[in-house]
Amino acid sequence: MRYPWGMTVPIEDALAAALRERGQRVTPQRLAVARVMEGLAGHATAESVFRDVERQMPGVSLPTVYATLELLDGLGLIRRVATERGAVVYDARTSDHHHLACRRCGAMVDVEAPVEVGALLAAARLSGFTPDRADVVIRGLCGACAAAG
Amino acid sequence: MRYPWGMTVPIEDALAAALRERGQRVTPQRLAVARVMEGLAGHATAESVFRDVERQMPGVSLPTVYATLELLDGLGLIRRVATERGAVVYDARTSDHHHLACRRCGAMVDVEAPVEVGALLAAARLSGFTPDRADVVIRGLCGACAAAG
DNA sequence: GTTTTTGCAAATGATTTGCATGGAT
DNA sequence: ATCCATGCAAATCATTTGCAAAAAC
Repeated sequence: MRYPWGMTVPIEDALAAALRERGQRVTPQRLAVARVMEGLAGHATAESVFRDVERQMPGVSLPTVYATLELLDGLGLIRRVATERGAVVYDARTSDHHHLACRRCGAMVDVEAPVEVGALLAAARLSGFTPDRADVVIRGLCGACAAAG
Repeated sequence: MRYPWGMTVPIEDALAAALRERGQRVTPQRLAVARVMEGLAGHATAESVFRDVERQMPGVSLPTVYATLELLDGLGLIRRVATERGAVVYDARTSDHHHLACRRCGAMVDVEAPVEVGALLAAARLSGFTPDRADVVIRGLCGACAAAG
């Protein structure tokens, strides 16, 4: 969560606040998942988040990690993104950015650049759709795969 | 495949030509999948394509349908698209269009509208990526779900 | 006739569920 | 004390694989 003057509130705090507000429990597992997501560079699969959380907290279960990731996504604190092949990754950044997906190795990388989707949003509204946000995925070959193949 | 004067070559023919060129077999199963994809309005899951093909050709197997859909996607004759949840659908249209994805019911609809991704493509190239195409997914609520909830 | 494809059945891999126990409020 | 969340094991779902039989070339 980004404040007007640029300060950042840890996801953990935002999560704890949201949970209390909804009458749900603030558990160490949930905080650990939030902490891991916050320290993330780029994207992670549920599995890799699980492994990271396990390191801080041996015994966590994979279902709990899945449930928490879904919770965080629902709260808008992280972003769930489906890759081209249908694999799912989680992304700690909620700011506006887009993705490059390699069609060969499946890697996914962030890009930051403006995209003009005004006409598309207008067309969406015209058809009765209420847009939330636009995600752009650029498909192609990443540098490594282009060099290799 | 669209010719300059607007005539359309059935996917089946394009598929047969491509197969012969590669020394692969032109089988009735493959043609049936191509025919079903051609007659498609919107998107279909592998399962639904399977059911449609089965109607014309009892006894086809699901693995064959999967293999053929992958083949067609590789040839650029159809498009494989991952929905937000990670489910995969196939799209007969290869022309430039984008998608509206409902966050509530998961429905996916086509939209046709221009999108300016020049800056994004430039940023991608700058980072060593070789872009193929840009897919835009607008997330939000479809008309039906907005009315219901 | 040779090689590719098929259909079957079983394997895989990611995600979800049911349920009794443990933990947060 | 109450109810929610956890961990476990098992279920589920879509997709993939191995292999012998059948079909295209």
